[in-house]
Amino acid sequence: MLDERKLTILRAIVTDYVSMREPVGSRALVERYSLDVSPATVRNDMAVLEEEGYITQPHTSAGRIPTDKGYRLFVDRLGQVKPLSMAERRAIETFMAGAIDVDDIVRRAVRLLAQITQQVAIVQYPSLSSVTIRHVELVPLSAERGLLILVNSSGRVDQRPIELLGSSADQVADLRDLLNAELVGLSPAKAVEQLRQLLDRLPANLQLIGQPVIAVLFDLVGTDPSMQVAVAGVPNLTRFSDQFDTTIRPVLEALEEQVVLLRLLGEVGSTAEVKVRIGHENSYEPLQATSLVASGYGNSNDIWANLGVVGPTRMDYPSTMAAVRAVARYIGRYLVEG
Amino acid sequence: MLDERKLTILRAIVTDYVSMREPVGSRALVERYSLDVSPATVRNDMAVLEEEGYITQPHTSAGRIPTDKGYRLFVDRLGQVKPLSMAERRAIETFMAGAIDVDDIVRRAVRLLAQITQQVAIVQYPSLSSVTIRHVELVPLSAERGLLILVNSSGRVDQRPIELLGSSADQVADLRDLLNAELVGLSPAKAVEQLRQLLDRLPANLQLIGQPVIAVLFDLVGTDPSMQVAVAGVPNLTRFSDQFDTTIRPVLEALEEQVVLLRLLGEVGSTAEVKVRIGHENSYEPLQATSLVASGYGNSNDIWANLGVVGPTRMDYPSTMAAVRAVARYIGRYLVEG
DNA sequence: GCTGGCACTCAACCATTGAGAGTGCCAACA
DNA sequence: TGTTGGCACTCTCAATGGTTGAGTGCCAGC
Repeated sequence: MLDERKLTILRAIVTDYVSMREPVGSRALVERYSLDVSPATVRNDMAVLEEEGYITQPHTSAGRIPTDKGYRLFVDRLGQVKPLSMAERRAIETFMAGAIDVDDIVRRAVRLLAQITQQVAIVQYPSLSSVTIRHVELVPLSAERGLLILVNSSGRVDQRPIELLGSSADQVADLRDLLNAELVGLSPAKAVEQLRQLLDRLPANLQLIGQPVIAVLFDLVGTDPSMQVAVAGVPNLTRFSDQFDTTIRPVLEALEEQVVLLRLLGEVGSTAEVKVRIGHENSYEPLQATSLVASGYGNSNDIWANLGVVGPTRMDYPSTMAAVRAVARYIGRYLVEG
Repeated sequence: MLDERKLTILRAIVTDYVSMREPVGSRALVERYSLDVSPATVRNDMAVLEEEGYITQPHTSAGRIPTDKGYRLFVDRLGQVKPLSMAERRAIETFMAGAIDVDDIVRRAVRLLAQITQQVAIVQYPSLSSVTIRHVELVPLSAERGLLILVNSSGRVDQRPIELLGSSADQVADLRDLLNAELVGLSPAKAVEQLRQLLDRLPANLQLIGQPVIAVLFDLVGTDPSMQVAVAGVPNLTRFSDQFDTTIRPVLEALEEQVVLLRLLGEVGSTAEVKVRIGHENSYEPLQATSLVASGYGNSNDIWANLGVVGPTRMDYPSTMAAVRAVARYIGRYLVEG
């Protein structure tokens, strides 16, 4: 159905439209891509491409622009992923170096990705699934209140306020030692199980303080931190479109909804490959004028979480995909190392 | 110079323009505010107000709109702060209740403020100046690496990765006990001093591990967390203006710059009173189409940090000021209590 | 000092027009 | 059969010009 030349034309239309932001006509195409055929021939091919649904005309006397289906074909078969420049690689290295902890890695990565792609970047916090508990600490703040601190093997630290109910320092220390003895080295799932059992065989002198603390711990271990995302590059939405209310507003709103972003990333990412969702392929309606380029990240076998970029369907897919892939790899490496 | 009636007219112009978003003419003014004089009289007064720089005409055949100077007069002398509705008070209480820790309080407050004012809210993280160190913990993650955890009396928890350099578990425990003995109860300033001394009298067996850990601690204690801000309500910028590029873009960009926001808040807030910066009164140029309503928050004597709202100069100052004041009070109270 | 009247200004709206871009189709050609 | 040049056609865009209406400034009279 689509011979080589038609594919070339489609590729040219996508490339040209992405860089010029204007519908592209047959004459311009022949000139800019030296196609060795006449505009009339190109027109015939374009008519076919339009009939097949790969391109469309905004209005009768305008050039063609790619449809979502056209972008899809481009991404699947026509675009080769553009490797990052040396400067970009170096920028990534220097920017990520010196990250303090997991949260810092995520924050840096999201800003970096936004900067490279000049679009809106989203990074999900790493999941705890393949992580183990490293340390539990109880810190009294006053006679009545204190802090429960949980450290896991990825270096993540969580805390929750707890009621001490007037327990002695010895009791607090005993409980801490007990919790460490029981929990350290366990995965979250195992820990939840262990905590349930522990509740039944708490030493008598630790009953009072132990029960509420275990309840808090239960909640903390059972909650997945990968239910959070970081976002950056919102100002880049300017480049998006000129129609503020119909196009940008819904995107802005979606970006403030963690739940939406999580579902989106979850649907698209989750493997270490870079994946693309174009326009209407997104199930979330307000983002159907939008494309999402996403990837899972983590060590090579075990996907920890997802990250991605949101931009107009009219985006430079090869570059964006390269950037997403690069950042996903770097963030994975940094998480393992540091 | 400005008699009672002229002030009334100015107040009416501000009120009307804020709610209607259209230049207001003499006829509309007389009708909507039953001024008991004719439009012609109002016109004379408006001519004076314009001469004095309180109002201006977008173009010859349009009504008047307030200038920054007009808003300033309105805020200083004409607008009485509108008390919050019962529903709003209750919303604040339920929304703030159940906050887990300091960070959570800040996050909730900023979303709340954005929701009430329907504008962009900014909350600075509380300063540590009146806070003391509560606990220091060292958690080994592997033979070589570990985590330094610092808990202070406000319930804030910070962590940093550290090198363990193959120290034994006993050495790590000894160092932890030493650090706790030396630092707990101290203010950040005192702690920095103490750490400097401690470096010189480290027991021989703790030299190797102690020095890098103390360096990290030094950095951690010396860094003020109030150098961070939380932002919410960015989608509300839609309401801002119809000119995206000239008006909204610079604001979006400023909102991603923590440094800018901090300086802004610092300049305006810092007392427990609600203060207003209108349009060009802002020293930061990209925000000169913008007003900032800000206040310090904390316990009554001791200001911990600032919070505020960014919106168009054409904003409902009485309501916004009331909301900022209320949230500042609640957040202060919650920080003290929990 | 206030008011009604009146001439004046200017943005906003609408319809019209011409130019230009780009197409679709067709007949001719290789 | 695929390609090409030619040509009529469509539609957007920008410019033009006339009309309307809101709102003003000024002035003479009360």
